[in-house]
Amino acid sequence: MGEKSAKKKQYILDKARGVFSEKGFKNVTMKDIVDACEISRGGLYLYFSNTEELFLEVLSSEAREDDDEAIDAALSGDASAGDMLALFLKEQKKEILRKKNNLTVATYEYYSVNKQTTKNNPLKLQFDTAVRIVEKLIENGVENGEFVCENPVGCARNLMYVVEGLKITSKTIGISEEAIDRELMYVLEGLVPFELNS
Amino acid sequence: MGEKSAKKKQYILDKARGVFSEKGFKNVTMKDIVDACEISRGGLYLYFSNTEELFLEVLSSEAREDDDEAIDAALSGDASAGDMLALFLKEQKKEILRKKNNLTVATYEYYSVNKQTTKNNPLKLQFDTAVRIVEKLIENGVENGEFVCENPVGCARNLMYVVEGLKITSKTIGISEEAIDRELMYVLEGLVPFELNS
Amino acid sequence: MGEKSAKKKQYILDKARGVFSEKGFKNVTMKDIVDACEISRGGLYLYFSNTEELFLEVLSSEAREDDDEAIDAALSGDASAGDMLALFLKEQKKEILRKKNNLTVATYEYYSVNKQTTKNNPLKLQFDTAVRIVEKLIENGVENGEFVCENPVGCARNLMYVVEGLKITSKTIGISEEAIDRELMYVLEGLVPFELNS
Amino acid sequence: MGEKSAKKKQYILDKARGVFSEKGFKNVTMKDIVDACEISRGGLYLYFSNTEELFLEVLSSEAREDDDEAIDAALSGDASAGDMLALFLKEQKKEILRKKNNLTVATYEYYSVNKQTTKNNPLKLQFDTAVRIVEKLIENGVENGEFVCENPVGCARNLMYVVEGLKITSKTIGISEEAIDRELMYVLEGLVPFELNS
DNA sequence: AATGAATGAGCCTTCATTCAT
DNA sequence: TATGAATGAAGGCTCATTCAT
Repeated sequence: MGEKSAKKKQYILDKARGVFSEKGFKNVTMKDIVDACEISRGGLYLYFSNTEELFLEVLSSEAREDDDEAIDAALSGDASAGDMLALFLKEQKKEILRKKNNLTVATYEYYSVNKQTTKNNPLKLQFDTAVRIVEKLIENGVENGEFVCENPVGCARNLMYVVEGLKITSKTIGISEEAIDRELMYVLEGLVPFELNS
Repeated sequence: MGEKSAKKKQYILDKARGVFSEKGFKNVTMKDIVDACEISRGGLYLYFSNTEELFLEVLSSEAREDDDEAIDAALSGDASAGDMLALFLKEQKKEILRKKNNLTVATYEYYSVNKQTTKNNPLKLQFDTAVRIVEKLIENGVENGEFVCENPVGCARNLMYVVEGLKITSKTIGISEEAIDRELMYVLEGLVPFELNS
Repeated sequence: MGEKSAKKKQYILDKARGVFSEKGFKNVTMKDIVDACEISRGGLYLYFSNTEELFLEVLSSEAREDDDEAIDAALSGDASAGDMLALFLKEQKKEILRKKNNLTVATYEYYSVNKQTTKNNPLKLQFDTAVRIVEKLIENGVENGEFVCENPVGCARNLMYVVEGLKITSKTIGISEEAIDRELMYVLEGLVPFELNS
Repeated sequence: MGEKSAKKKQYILDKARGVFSEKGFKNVTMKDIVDACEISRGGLYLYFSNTEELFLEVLSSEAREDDDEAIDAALSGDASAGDMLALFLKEQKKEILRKKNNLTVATYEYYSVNKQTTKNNPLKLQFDTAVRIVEKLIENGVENGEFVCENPVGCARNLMYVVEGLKITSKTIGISEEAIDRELMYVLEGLVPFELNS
């Protein structure tokens, strides 16, 4: 498979992401993908054998992008810890609200049916990575006096479970931007020294 | 429909709950239900026209029970606010860990594809009910000095989003009982007056 | 599956035999069967899951009939050994020449691809049964002076291999009734005492 | 088509023979051939338009070799008739038992579905050639007193039908080398003068 | 009410064949 | 000549739904 077909494979992955975003995992058929890509049935099978294979490749390309972006945005800057945490949460908010190419539902659906060993579960990796980033930011903030926190890892976990809760709520009940802000703010305020808070 | 067929309908709903619990929503076929109920294909159609109708009835019977249980357990007692909140959280934990007849995944799957108007969304009703209960309990606790909390509704919401996060995590990544305890404890500790906490 | 569906199953087997007879094994699709039976695709799958299952059932019903007929025709009579052998060969000739519902080719094709353990191979059973019948007839003939033969089992085997050769020749090259008679006669003449032969 | 492409065509035919030998006729796809030859899909079509054309060319090249070999081996020697017949039968036995590049099954399969006019049927040509060879050998043997036979052509035909029977048996039921020897011996013994036989 | 055989739409998958390079 | 990506026809199979009994 040369450069050309690598391009086409990427093209299919991009289109497929849109389809999975709209329909979840199990609702998607190879025909849906074929229609979205405007290629022939047989053509699709040259690149992917079934929706699972396709979905997992969509996910892994997605994950790569996410991790990179998140880590870059959160850690490589020279801004203050508070600013960086705010930036991180802004990214999370964007993700929670994202309509297009949002794989949250499909991912939850897939992994709830196809449980992975804890070790290999990419959802776990993503979650743990995020927790570690937040924890680090809080610790930095505590060091330079921006934050007050006795249990940074507990707080980081609390924050990320809230984010998970907001994600699934966004996809099932629906949620407003303001409500997200309010929830994230609630957690942040717990970190800010008392006098500044009032 | 006489009393006899009402009984049979309930029988089907009970069996169907087990199936949706195991397989999610979209993965369930009418044949799965028929097999679980050990009735005929045609027989099932006398009571339900398709899996969606069946699922929604399963859900609404579920919701009724849940609400009743939760409210009874949380509010009708004469225990202290702290004990009642602990009881409420114990119920939530049981729900998060429940293997049998757990409709979490099927429900998320269904409502993420079939978005409801905010008003009629039973998930929203359930969530809001829970928040109100927790809020009430916190307020009671603050009044009698058990808790310290400046923003009871914010804290209640935070708690319930964490619970949502734990639910979905339990179903996709998997989670240990200890991890659930730790998260719920983290929130509770924020409510306990400082001196008692150390 | 009640009596009614047993009838339908038999109906399908009958039609399928015709199809396998015309097209061999691998050339037959479920659609061919469906068309021949004038039933729906789904309907066929209620009875048989694939062409192999269908073919094997056709074969085993076939075999039962054959064995019974052959054994009855060859051994239960009170005619002379010569007459009975002649009868047996007439049956073989009929089989070799049969156009309709002749599974020779399909069977050869199937078993050449799906080799069976020698023990379970129905072709072997059929062949061995035939050899034993012929051997018995020859021995009877020798006893009452109709035949002369020093090696009845060798002669019986020779005869049945010739029959096999004639069967496959009939299906691939084509063969006339006279040619079959000539071959079978050639073997029979070896059994008849010299003086009668001229 | 230059010399170079003639070579490649022969290369494809050789590889294809192996494939038809393993899989029969209908089971072989153009992809099987392409893979065996390690050439491109399009490349194959430059030489052969479909599996049938390819198979027929494989067959005709096969036939040519066979005939030549057989005739050379059987008639051009200066050995005794008995030795030459033994040699011929040894060749037949080798063919019956041959695993690699054995087209028996594919050939039977092809010609049983695609009946040829008797005149052009290469199977018939092969069979008739073999009969004539055996007949000639027997006649020679009778002349010089090695054999006793009143009906050489009948005996030759009987022998070749047995060989056909052994071939198909070998491919469907399976047969041991000893069983083949026994059958061929049975026929040969009928040719040997009585006193020598005992 | 209840049964379960039957239907046919629709998705899955393979493969012969074409065609731009 | 040679390549291999692309196509679409065709067959496999499942499942919601109907209907005669």
